[in-house]
Amino acid sequence: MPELPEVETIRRGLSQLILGKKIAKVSYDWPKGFPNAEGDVQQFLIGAGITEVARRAKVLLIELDTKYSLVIHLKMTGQLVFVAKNLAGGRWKMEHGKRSTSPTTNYQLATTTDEVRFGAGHPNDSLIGELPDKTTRVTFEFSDGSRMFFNDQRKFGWVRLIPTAEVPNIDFMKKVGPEPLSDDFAPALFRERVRRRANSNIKEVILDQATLAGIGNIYADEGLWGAKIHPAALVKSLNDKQLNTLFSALRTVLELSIEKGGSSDKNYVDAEGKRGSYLSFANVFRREGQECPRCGTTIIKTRVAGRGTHTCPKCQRADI
DNA sequence: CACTTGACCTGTCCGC
DNA sequence: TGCGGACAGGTCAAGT
Repeated sequence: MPELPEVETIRRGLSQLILGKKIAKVSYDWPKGFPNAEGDVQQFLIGAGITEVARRAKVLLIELDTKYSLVIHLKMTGQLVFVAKNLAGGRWKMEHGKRSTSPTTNYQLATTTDEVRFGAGHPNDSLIGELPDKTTRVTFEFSDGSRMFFNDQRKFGWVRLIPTAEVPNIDFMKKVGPEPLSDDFAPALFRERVRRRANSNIKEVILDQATLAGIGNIYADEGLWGAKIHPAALVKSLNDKQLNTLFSALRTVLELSIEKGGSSDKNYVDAEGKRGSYLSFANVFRREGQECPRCGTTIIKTRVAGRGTHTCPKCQRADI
């Protein structure tokens, strides 16, 4: 799913697209993922203005001028896609490589390039999409007619409307660790937090949002490869230098991925429906059978911490 | 406690 | 072409 770089990419996109807009209408029929009381929706969401789009870990925070916040977790397959304008017709249509100006266009994306398409695996895996689709769980309509769709194939995600002052008190926020890209997150603090779990393997520990925020399966594998550490290595077997290198490697891959607009494997698209290109730059993730860019050894895929795990068997020694 | 496993969902892919 | 099982970017809850 969206990990930190994907959520950050969406946050940046939405900041450009929905700031200052006013929510006019919300449609949903998804008690589990959008369990907000009808009364709260009417009172604090309908008519509310968007004042800020923030992020903490993999969670998006859309701040409202009613002192409420939309707290959104996309989990594995969630998407938050903004559609600028509702034109005539019933579909929006993209021509490969050029902006669609067809009068039959219905929903026109704010930016259109040949990358404007849903990812492979999305129900609308083609250059022609239609929103809402069968994965659309919540539709937000703004007062200017633009819309924002919360799509989620697997329904693991959720959207909650809660008082802004209470956001820090929800379970997720209470447990989540420091932001890896924050200036005051020093390597020493990273080492201290990781070492709390001396007997666990390192991949599991960095995937744990309580250790640090925002790392998921892609960037765990990429960071461990960068630091030449085997994912199954026990924390207690790693020295300070290795952990410092890992912290630095994680930061590097997160920053690179944000620059590339995140990783689109199957479902992820940004706020404008565009794929991210990080996976073209990935060193090991989803590259089993290919050569390690560092040493040429064939990359393998195994299971560590219950997750598909990609490693270079030579660079990341398994003698642990 | 800390660690592991299953559950939550829908869809795709792969082998028989 | 059908069917069963494994697997998918995340987190919890319930096991041991």
